Amino acid sequence: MDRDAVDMILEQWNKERPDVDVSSMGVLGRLNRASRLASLDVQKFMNQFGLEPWEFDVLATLRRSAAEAPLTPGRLASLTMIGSAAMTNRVDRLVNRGLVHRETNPENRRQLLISLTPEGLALVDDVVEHHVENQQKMLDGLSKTERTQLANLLRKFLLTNDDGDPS
Amino acid sequence: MDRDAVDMILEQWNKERPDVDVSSMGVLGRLNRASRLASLDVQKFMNQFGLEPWEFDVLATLRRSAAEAPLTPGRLASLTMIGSAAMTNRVDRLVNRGLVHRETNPENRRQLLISLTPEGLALVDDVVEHHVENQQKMLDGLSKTERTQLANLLRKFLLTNDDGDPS
DNA sequence: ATCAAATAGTTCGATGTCGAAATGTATGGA
DNA sequence: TCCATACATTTCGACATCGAACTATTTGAT
Repeated sequence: MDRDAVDMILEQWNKERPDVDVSSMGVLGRLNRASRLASLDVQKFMNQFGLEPWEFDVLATLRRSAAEAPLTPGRLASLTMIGSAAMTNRVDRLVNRGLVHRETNPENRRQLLISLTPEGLALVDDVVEHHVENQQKMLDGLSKTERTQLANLLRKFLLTNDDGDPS
Repeated sequence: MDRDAVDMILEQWNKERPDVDVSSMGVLGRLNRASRLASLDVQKFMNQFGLEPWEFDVLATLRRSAAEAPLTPGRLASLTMIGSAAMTNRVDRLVNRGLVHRETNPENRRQLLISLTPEGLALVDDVVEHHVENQQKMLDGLSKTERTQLANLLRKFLLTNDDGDPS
C-alpha cells in the first residue's frame, strides 16, 4: 500500500509531538481530504452542464422527493444541510433560471412550496445519470467489496454522530 | 445495522429512477455528510478555545512542519488546500493576533517566511492535545479495527484520485 | 548586460454562506 | 376575542473563499 499525504502529516506529528496520539487524524484527516477532492471533481463535472453543485443539490433533492413534493424552503434547507437564509438565495436564483417554481401554500400562508418546472425536471433527470457515472469513475480504484465496506463504515460513523433520518 | 439519512436518499432514488444505479452515492454521499458533520464538531470545539478552524489549520501546519519551517504563504496555501489569495488574508489576521510572524526571505525577496511566535507555538501545542481527544470521541463508535479499515479505504480512494504527497 | 518569461504575493470584485434581527402568519390559552 | 408565543421566511451585515488582474522580484536565454 502506497503512502498518501496524510501519512506524511502523521509522521511529522509523531516526530514533533511523540507524546500525542494523533491516530484519529489518520481517519478524520483523510475523511476531510477525500470529501474536498470529491467535491472539486463534482464541481468540475457540474460546470460542464452549466450548473453549480448547489444548484444540482437543490434540484436533485426536489426530484428524488417527488413522493412528498413540493417541499418548503425550510425542509429543503435541512435536507441540504444549509441555513434557511442561504436557501432563500438559492431558490431566488433557481426561479430566475426557470428551473423551479415558488408559490405560497394556501393552507398555511407562512410557508412556500417549491417544485421543479418541466425544464428543471428534464435537466436534473438528464444530469443525474451522468453524475452517477462520473462518481463511479472516482470509485474505480476500489473493488465492489471495498466500496460496500467503506459505505458501511461511514454509515456507522454517521449513526454514532447524530446524523439520523431527518423526516 | 441501522439506517441512516443516505439509506433514505438511495431508496427515494430507486423508487423515482429505478433505471439509474445510484450506489455510488452510498459511498460519496456519506463521505460528504461525514465530513460536514466532523467539521461542524471541530468548529464547535475550536470556538471553545477562541479559534476558528482555519486558524488552527495554519498553526498546526506550521507546528508539525517544524523541520522544514519557516514556510512560505504559497506552500502553506497548498498544504491547507486553499488559494494563495485566501492565505494572504489568513496570515494577515494571524499576524494581527500575534500568533505568527511574517518576514521577507532575504535570500529571495519574492517570498515571505511565516513562523509561529512563542504565543502561537504555546497555543497550538496546547490545543492539539485536546483536539485529538475530541476527535477520538467522534470515532468512539468504531472499533480499533474498523478505524484502521476506514483509514485504509480512504487512503486508497485518495491515492487513486490524485492526492499524492505535495512535497 | 538585457529583457522576456516565470514565480510569489497582494488586491479587487464577485460569490455563497452564516447568525441575528425583522416581517408576516398561525395557534392556543385566558 | 385577544394576545403572547411559535413558526416560516426574508433581509441585513459580516466573513472567507475564489479567480483574475496587478506588482515586485528572480531567472535564463541571447
